[in-house]
Amino acid sequence: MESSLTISIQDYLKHIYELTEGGENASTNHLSERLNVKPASVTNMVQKLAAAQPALVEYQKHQGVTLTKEGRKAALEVIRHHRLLEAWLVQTLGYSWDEVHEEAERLEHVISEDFERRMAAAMGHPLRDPHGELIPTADLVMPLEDSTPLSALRPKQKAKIQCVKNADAELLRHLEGLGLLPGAQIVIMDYSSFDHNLTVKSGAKVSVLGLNITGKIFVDYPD
Amino acid sequence: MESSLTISIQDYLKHIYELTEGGENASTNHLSERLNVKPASVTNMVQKLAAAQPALVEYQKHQGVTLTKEGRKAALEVIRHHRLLEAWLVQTLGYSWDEVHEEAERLEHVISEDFERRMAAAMGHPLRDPHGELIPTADLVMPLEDSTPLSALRPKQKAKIQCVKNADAELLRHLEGLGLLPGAQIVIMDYSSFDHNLTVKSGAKVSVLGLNITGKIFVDYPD
DNA sequence: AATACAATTTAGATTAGACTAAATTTATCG
DNA sequence: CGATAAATTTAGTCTAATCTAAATTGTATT
Repeated sequence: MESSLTISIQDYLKHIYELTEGGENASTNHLSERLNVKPASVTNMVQKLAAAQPALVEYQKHQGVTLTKEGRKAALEVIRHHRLLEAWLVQTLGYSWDEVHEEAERLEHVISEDFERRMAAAMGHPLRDPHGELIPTADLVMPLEDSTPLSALRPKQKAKIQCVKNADAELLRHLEGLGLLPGAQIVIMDYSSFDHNLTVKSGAKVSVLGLNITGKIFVDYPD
Repeated sequence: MESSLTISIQDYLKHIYELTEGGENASTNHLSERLNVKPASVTNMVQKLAAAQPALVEYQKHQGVTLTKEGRKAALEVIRHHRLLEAWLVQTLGYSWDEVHEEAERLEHVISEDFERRMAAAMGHPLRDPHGELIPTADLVMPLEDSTPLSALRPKQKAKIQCVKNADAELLRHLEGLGLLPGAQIVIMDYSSFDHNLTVKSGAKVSVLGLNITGKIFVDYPD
């Protein structure tokens, strides 16, 4: 009987986009890992996809896949759905930031454009999702990111957390416990550790030493 | 490539339930119409389903399918999802009652139990959806309907619209234009036509003669 | 009770997306 | 620069859900 094993075209596009955007190339193996499908299956699908939808993707043997401009828009559509859903689930149903991803992952493929518009309007067209990630605009353009990786900061520098990327639920819960949410003011202590001040709570300082958050936290300069 | 052609088990259960509940028997042909799949395919699926999930459905050749107690619960789960979603889309995103069905139809299969609970709580555990249909309870029991078919009313009788069943979007829009929404007070004029008073608007009277709404509008006695 | 019609099932074909194992191509490194 | 390892593709198999056409069963009618 069925059991949700099949990957949608949307998922292929989304993951191709994310890989490419993240600097990696959208190779058979990379996609295979992301999609939990064997490499041979990816090759097969990608060949069919490129044959059936040449306007969306380009494929050359041993070179991986790339998105056309239109393919990129199709991917951004899915990402817009995902991020708006995350924001909306948090705002209207009280989801916490470590719970929303999974739910949005399933919903993103089935909501209508009308649903998307209504959500966006209801929230006043938010720019970022609950993790601080930028939401592609209604005309499917990804806004420019102006935040800096945490690792670029030097001791004594102050900053404001803008975005937490690619963090699993466990890390998100941990960070939340430390008050390290988007918007939090932090100050770097030395090269291998840092400290933060919550803007809302008392001035307590908490060390976050030892967390593997390289490449995950992005900051902006403080207000 | 893909194009959403495959019917989920949930859809089978839901439609078996609805047919059985509606007095019809869940025969191959009836299911075939509802699911937009050929009768031969229904036979095939139903045989597999009964073999794979004997706890949910019973099947006998030429006799159609019936749900077990557990199967009925599984169907009510889907219906609960659907009706809560309809209520919620109307309340939080301003959908109108003729638009929600289609959206809920897709969402009902992908939301989590957690999502269901949060929606129900956020709305204060509503008893009915925007069409006035009863929402199965959290423990998957369908509440008893206490409304009466419109056709049971006699001239001069007053009533309150409780529920509009099985109406397509066009009819719903028409009814809404006439103020015939759940909650509206109506008064019967003669055996073949009726008239209504809106509770909220002015006392304008509108004839609804000629509408094929037999078996669709259910009423309660007025407040 | 016989026949005709409708509903249902069977049988066999098709399609899509996954898999494994083997073959091939590309990349790396001594 | 050639050998080995890694990545990718090919070839062929499997399963699930659909379809069509043909066979069967059940029902209604006279």
